[in-house]
Amino acid sequence: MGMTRVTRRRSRHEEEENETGRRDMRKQRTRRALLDAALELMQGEQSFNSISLREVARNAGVVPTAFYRHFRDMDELGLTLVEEALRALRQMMREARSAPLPANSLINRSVQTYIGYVQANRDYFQFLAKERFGGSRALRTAVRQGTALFISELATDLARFPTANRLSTEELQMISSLIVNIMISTTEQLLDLPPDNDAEVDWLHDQSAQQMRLVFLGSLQWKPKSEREKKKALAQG
Amino acid sequence: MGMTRVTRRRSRHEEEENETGRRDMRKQRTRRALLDAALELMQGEQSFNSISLREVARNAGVVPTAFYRHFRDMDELGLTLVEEALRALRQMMREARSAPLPANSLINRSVQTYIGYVQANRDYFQFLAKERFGGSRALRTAVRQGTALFISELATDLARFPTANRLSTEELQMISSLIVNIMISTTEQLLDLPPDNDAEVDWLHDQSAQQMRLVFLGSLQWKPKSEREKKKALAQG
DNA sequence: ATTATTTGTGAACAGTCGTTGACTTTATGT
DNA sequence: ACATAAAGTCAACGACTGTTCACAAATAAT
Repeated sequence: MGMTRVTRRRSRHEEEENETGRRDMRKQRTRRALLDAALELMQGEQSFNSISLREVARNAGVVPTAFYRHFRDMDELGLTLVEEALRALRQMMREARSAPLPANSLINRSVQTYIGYVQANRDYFQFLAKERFGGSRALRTAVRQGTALFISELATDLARFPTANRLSTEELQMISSLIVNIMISTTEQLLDLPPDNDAEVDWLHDQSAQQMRLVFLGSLQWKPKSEREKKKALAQG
Repeated sequence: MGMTRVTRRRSRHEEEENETGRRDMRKQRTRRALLDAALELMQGEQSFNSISLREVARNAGVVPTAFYRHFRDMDELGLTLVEEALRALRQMMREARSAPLPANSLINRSVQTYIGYVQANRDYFQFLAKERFGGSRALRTAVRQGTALFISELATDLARFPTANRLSTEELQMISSLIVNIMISTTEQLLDLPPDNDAEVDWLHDQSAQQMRLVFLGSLQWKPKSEREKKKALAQG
């Protein structure tokens, strides 16, 4: 049966504490090297499906055939990268959520945090941005599912605001996807900037913060579907 | 000097009216075939810089070397495609603008028109969407300049509304880019749908129309920078 | 200590790629 | 009618690609 063998490590005695499987260590090391190599190659003009398996192996300091010890093919490596990137993003969200809400300048703080995070993980976001439309169907749907989940989480966060009580789930989703749109657009513009162009980065910050404020104002004025129907029923009755 | 030769067509007599240069005709025909071949190849999984010159030539029913009679390299062909796509889009805008404004259901009509247009020019938009981030620097900036111009035109259109008088040019640009964001996102979701999935297309229509309405509501409530400063000055004085 | 398993190497394959140069064919300019 | 220039064909090159197989080295299991 093709199952993974159950390795009963550290058998005889429970001594030899720090024996961290020198085999696995080495494996994880070159695996990471391959992933990083792919990310690095995509920082320039290349997109994921225009870089070659051999290129990745070469860039990782390994012979092409060694690649197959870690990934079935390039697509599998790509999926791994998507997974890593989205997991990191979700973690950032979780941390940001647990922070106390300054309520007033909440938007500014959030935008600030997010921009900083994107700049700190430029390569991952570069990859996500490119594969959001460029890549194979598998990668594309993986990215989309990730952002969809992102939108949903944002929606449940927004639902915690007292003002949001009037709004239905669908309306909250609609607003969340609008906000995520702003974030995506900001990200793309940010990635097209030299990383140290502070003036432009600040402008980008203001722009997206303003846009979010505008969305906020709009949702305060929004006439929920339920109310509209109530009104209509009233007019008819 | 490597200049293009000035061809003095139809020299001797001004007769021979319909002599539409059988040479040029043929040339334009295969040129178009090459462009269409590239577009068609990109309908699937491939992105522009993952399709080969030979593939394009083959798909156009022509030998690889014939390619060079029309384009210096693939990048030049790509730039031509961007140009064509943006020109078509701008023309649509011009037509939409000349139409009378129903004022009330303006947003619904506009979204409807745009979605129809995207579906009618699926291949061009597929290309634009992919190259917006995937492609070479040259293509990318070409696409971005196009959308920037698009935003500006939309801003001047919005400025014609009576409500827009309170807003500065920068604020109008900010709002316009927000709207264009919605359109871009809608486009991308639309392209990821089978072209005949009417139910999903309708949902997409509603979603983006709602988002635009929300932006509209928001901009009505927007406190322009000028007013905010006035208020502040008042408080201080 | 001796097996077995795993990680990485090396050579080789059949294809595809972009680009070259010398050619045929065909319409144009005089 | 004849020379010219243009559009497309053909063969060939050196380079790079993904994948294969057999093999070396290192580690784990017994």
